[in-house]
Amino acid sequence: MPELPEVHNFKQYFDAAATNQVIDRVTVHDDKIIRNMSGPVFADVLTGRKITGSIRRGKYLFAQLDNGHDLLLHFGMNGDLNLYQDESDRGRFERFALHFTDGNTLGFEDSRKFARILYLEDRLDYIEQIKLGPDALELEEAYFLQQLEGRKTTLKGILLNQSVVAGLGNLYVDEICYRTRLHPASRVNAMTLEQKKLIYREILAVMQYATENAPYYRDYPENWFWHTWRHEGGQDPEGEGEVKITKVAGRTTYYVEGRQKLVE
DNA sequence: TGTGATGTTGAATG
DNA sequence: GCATTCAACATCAC
Repeated sequence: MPELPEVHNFKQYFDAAATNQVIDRVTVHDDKIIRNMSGPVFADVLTGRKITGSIRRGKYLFAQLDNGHDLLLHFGMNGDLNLYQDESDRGRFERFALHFTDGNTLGFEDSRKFARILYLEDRLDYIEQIKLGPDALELEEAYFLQQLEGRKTTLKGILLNQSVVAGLGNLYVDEICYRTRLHPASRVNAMTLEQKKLIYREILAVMQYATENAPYYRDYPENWFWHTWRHEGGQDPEGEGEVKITKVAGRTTYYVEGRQKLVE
């Protein structure tokens, strides 16, 4: 589920639920998603810590702790947060939970276990290590154009690459391609400078709009891809062609034949 | 019942 | 060493 706008939404939820809360106790039901320590050690290092805030970069959410370390939450395909008081509100797929001293509990749910949870002593070291690119909302044109130099991969492939720009996922990339009128399988090295600049502008426009207006896919405006062309048998809202489903960069891809030009 | 899924990674390949 | 591709991860929903 979560791409940049959805993780932005998780951040709002997390900040309201956890800022200035002190962790009294940690429950770990399944430590498979905790990638750099065992469940008991994870519980131990978090117990007694106060959460001071959070930082989002792309799809990564870093929860800041009062000892200068961070708890990294990456939601994978379908991670979710759930704040509750009553144990009966615990989600079926909760993998671990932070119990705060005020009696509230913040559960991290993840049915498919694709989430990645890490306890980090140095956030910047980690970002460097995984080569995480700049957040899409803070992307600069000159940097973006420079990243595209010498690349031979597809347009979709480059936009999904989190080292180039952080935060775009499968659905929003299709929307960006739709709006640029470029076929997602277009080759980066074959595109004109004007086309690259157009892509840059649409990245920002789509991310800004989605972040400000639509926390969940289902809440998108009626003329957005989610309600129209990005569906089996969907219609191009602008009536320029036929919706096709294919695979690009290994991912299911929707585009409108006749509207989106293949540049190669 | 089989198939595909909104993400990332590490191995394999070029 | 870098760019790129692809299978694997684990489980659920349709």
